[in-house]
Amino acid sequence: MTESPNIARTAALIGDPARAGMLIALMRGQALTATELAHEAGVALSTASGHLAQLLDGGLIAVRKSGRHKYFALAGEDAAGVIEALMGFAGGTGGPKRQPGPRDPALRRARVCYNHLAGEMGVQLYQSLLARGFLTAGQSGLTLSRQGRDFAHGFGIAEQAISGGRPPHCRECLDWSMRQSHLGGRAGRAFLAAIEAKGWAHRKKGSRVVAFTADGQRAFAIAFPPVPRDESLDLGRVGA
Amino acid sequence: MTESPNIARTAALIGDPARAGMLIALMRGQALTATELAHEAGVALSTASGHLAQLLDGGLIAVRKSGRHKYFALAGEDAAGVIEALMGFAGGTGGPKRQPGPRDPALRRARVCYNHLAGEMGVQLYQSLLARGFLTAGQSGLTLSRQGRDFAHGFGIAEQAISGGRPPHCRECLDWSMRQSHLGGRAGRAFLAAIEAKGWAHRKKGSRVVAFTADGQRAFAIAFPPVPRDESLDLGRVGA
DNA sequence: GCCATGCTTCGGTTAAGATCGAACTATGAC
DNA sequence: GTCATAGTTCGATCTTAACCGAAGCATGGC
Repeated sequence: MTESPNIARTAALIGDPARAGMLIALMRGQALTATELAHEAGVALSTASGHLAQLLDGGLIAVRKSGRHKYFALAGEDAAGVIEALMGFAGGTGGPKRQPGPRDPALRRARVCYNHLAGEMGVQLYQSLLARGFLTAGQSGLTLSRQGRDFAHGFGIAEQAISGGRPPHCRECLDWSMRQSHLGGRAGRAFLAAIEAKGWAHRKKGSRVVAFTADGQRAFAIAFPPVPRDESLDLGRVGA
Repeated sequence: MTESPNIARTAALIGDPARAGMLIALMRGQALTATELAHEAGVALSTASGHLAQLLDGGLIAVRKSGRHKYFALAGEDAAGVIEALMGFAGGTGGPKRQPGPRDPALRRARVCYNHLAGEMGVQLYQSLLARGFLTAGQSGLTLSRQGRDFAHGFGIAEQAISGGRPPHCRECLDWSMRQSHLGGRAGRAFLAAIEAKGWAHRKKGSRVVAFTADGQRAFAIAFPPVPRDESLDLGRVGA
């Protein structure tokens, strides 16, 4: 009892099936209206309204008014991280029959995690940047190096897209299906946006799947070459 | 509704104040008996017993029988990761008056996260290993490099302590107070154990604080030198 | 064998909150 | 202005589950 954040309150908020459904729907990254979320969660509009007020109060989601519509979205990377962590746990362990990730192969491959790229390709992007020294772990967290910024510019990312706003521009996000990190934060968002802008891939409407074209997949593999498996000694092979 | 792990169930499990209290207590890393946990959560033994059965069923904790005692502990890194993520969110955002981390400075400095070192010193250890190439992000996740293993051996860590058991020996764990990664997994546990064996620090009983001696703190700074702040360009300074 | 201790199960009480429809408010379209 | 649509608030119902004490099983000490 000496130190206890409101973890129970936040968890209880996510613990209702209707609210959990809404949050999962919001993991697609796009803002949704109250009516859409009500439908997504399978409850009446009045019920949904109450839930949304609670989520808002708990700081898990944010709202933006536009005319007579209200668009709800996840509050930020932190909130998305909690959901992703829970999905990682529930997907890997708590599921009905231990399924280590999403059943849909396309979701495993590439999906949206709040606003950045996750799944196998998300992890590959992250590791590729890290291995080439474009991304480094400094004292103040994960940052883009000098070369990393040059690379980003060459990739078609504007300076302000990665430097504006509040500090944590690079974040790691533990991947639900891969159990490894991928790049989140402002930089993660910028890379996904650039990939879409190049026409390599597009988000499928109403789903978290990021669909790559054949050309896009090829170009991605060149821009973010996979890190060779045994560049470093893999301890996993030694033990088991 | 196309894809939804049991996130609501897991969250609801953590969402009860009594169960949350138990889980937080278990973040200290040591296994506790049902009676101790009942006291920790402030409920009757019968109530606690019910809660523990639920947590067990949900896969969040594991149990080990020893005589007429039953020792409960967190189920693993995944479970601990979920709790830490929730504490990070609730501590930073949902708290009564936005306090970015634990109020106790000692907890911010160095604490136990399930079984490894967290807090400022945990992050420093992680980044120091990463900066020197002892820890690398390979295709199969975070691994100790050749040099990293040599370093670990020189630090007094036996080979089997980092190579035995199941694969994920190195894990990142997003730090509650620092919002940065620290080293978890089997390797994280081994480093904390070695630090304790060297007498640099000891865990305070009944708390998550890891208390370093003056000598220990000095030795730690030499073994894991902090990464210079501007080794890489800090984007955080540019924006704000 | 006996008793003490650690934990579980059972029954009954109580409180919290999820749910809905209906009435109400606010905004935009016409 | 009027009407339609998006969202909120209200009141009533109902399910869920947290809680406790007492009784019931185990296990270990003697």
